[in-house]
Amino acid sequence: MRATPTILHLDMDAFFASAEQASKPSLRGKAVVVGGLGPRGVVATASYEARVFGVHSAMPMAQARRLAPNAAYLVPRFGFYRSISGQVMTLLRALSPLVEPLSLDEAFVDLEAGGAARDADSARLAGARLRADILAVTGLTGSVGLAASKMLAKIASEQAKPDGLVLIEPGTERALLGPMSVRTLPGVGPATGDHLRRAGIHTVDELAEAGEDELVRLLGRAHGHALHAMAMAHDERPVVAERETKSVSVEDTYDVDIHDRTRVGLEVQRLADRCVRRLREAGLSGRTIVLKVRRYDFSTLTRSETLRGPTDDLAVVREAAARLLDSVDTTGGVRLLGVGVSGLADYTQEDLFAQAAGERAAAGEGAAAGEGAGPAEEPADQPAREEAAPAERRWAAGHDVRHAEHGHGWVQGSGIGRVTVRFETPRSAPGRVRTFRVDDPALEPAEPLPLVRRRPEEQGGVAGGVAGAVAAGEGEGAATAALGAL
DNA sequence: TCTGGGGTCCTAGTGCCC
DNA sequence: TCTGGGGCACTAGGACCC
Repeated sequence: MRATPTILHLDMDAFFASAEQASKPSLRGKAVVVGGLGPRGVVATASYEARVFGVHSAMPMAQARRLAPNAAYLVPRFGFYRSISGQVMTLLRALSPLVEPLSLDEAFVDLEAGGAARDADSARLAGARLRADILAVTGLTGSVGLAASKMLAKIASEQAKPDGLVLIEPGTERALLGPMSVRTLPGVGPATGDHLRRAGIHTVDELAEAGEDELVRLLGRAHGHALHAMAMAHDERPVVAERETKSVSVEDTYDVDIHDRTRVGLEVQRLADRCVRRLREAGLSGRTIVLKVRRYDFSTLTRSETLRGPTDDLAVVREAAARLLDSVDTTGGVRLLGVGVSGLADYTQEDLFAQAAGERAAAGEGAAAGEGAGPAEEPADQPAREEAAPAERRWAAGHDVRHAEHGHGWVQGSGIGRVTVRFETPRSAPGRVRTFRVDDPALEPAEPLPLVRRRPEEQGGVAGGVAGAVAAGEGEGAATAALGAL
């Protein structure tokens, strides 16, 4: 482990919910919950105001509604979040070439590699400046952790939340970690936590005292070894900028269990289509086809088949998925189906089998491409919501709209042939609410507006704007200027 | 109460080849 | 010819992360 706290972990605060609050003035200071709104949805992010009621990520939406009945419940807008994330990642890459994104709202940065920091003081300054830049460019807050390793930087950013910065001084790590719960360490989830608790191990100190051999005996070689090292505050994992994709998969949970075997087969074909589309968009192909089935009782099983060579051929993936389904008993009903491809390569081996299968199914592929299944990233558009009327499905809660007379707004709710819209923009005062018929011709879906006012030359696309200017080196001064005000 | 979606990594069992 | 073991690929399941 290095001797300087120059690894930075950034974690945006309640990212999806904060982005929605920034976008919708009437929600600022209010409880906001973003997640799947169907009967089997779960919470993706809750605003800090909603967390007061006990709502948290991964909680079933029905439970969240009981705890916080007056919160605003919104469908995630991944395209919008991705564009903001792009702006943030651009700021991080201006600090160092070694940026490792973990998700849309989290990343590690090796400040030393970029020459952005050499010691604790310069690291703290770089972290503070980054937080100011993020606020100036996106209007959102992020928390920063600084330490000499990835594990400790992540723990530091967790302590910094919300809207703070924590630096762990080298030499203080063991004393800091010791009294913490084992669940603090990355890789210790509910199952491992329970396992350790049954062995009388609750804190990181107790973990370290248990010794490596005992942990290996309890948890297996890799996990035991890694956990012992972390308990000793040893973490040599480097920040890795480029991560290769290992698998591509799509899955759907259905509002109501599917019992009809024919329907199950059709859904598997649709998932195979979506999976292949994603595979091709990424320029990848793969050898191993995986079918995932979650049954009515939540038991999950996977079946996989490895081909002779990698493929991105729709007919081949469809046929393999169908063969795998043949080996699964679905009596009793299924609540989730998934299709994935792993063993990825960035080329395709056109073997005879693939060609033959392709010829057999050529007609089928044409028909499938015309089905126009919704994008996988938009839960409101998933085929699972088949019973919803098409007109109402257009008006997902939280999505932006434009009305010919009233201007820009967002969908507050819809049902029984009506859609309720609140007319406001990120920089307006909280707006008025109006209700329309779902087929009102004056109402149409709209793109999200930028959260921060942009200069005229930066117009055009949320992702392009300020982030592009920052990438070109011209936005940095404007962004960091806000630092002086903090 | 009732548990999403998209990933990664690890372990254990099995079969095959040398 | 038989047997054993190491190494590897494949398969299935589980834990974890955001």
